[in-house]
Amino acid sequence: MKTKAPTLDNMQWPVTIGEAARLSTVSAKMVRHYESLGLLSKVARTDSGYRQYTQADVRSLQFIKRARDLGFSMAEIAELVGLWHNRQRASASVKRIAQKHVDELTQRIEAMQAMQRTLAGLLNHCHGDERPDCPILDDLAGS
Amino acid sequence: MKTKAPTLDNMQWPVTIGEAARLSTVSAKMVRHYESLGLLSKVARTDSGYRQYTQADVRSLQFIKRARDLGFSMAEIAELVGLWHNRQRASASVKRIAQKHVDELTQRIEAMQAMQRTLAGLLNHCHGDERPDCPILDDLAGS
DNA sequence: GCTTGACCTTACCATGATGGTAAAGTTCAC
DNA sequence: GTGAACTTTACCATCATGGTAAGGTCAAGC
Repeated sequence: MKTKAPTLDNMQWPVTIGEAARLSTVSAKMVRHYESLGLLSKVARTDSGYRQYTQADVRSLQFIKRARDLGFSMAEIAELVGLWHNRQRASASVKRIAQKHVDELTQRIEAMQAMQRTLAGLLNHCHGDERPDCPILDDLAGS
Repeated sequence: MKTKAPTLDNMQWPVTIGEAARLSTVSAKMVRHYESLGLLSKVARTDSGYRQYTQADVRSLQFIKRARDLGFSMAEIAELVGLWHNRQRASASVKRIAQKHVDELTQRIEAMQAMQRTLAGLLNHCHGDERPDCPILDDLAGS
């Protein structure tokens, strides 16, 4: 019978930064960074200076991780964390941030797709052999 | 009769960095930066130290600009410039770089589209009113 | 108790492409 | 010769992340 991987519920709290990092799949480096950005309500320390993380801290880290994975900037995440902790929030505030992010994603995607279309056309006309003639370079050079 | 905007062919060469910047739509700052990256064959100077740009230099800047607009990294552009100046190049070398870039674009686009799909679903379920209940925050918090 | 290895601490530097600023020198037209 | 517009170099900042170095701490085994 193998020892099971620890889960949030069967752990001994608080935990060290390494454990918090594992549980949240955020590097310890970034855990400290997020703290310096004020995203974690003040982290406890042992007498010797080691950070001590509670279950709530790890949940915050998971929240941040999920938001990063969805492409939110740290500034946006700071806002989202604030709203998350604010029971008087209006869901409209959250939605506004998310909608703005989606709009930005749309713009970036469209810009990249435009590059891709152009490049696809050029790739299509390039022989890609040992000869020097190359429509790709011709295009970059302004034909 | 208005004075026409100067074109590459009716200019007095060499030109200063400001003029080269205008002609290439690259900022003077970036012109110096590209020089420091070794992308411009060594730039001439006046006695007082002002950089002097030839028509060929401006064409190089336009090449770099176009490549940047297509999303190539500076490292890739350095390679492309090298191939551009190498009459013995194989078009396959150029094509390989461009194809790799297109593949990277594809990956980044797909990653962003995945974020977008997730966010679109969440936005769809969020009332976006004055109430605090919010599926977006619920998702970020791991439900 | 002492050693060893795994962990933690802070402080610094690097990335990539770009922008900004500041302090100083140059050029040119009036 | 004065002033405006330009140029020079040398810094610092962005954004999220990684790396390193030099040191302190902890726990297990001997």
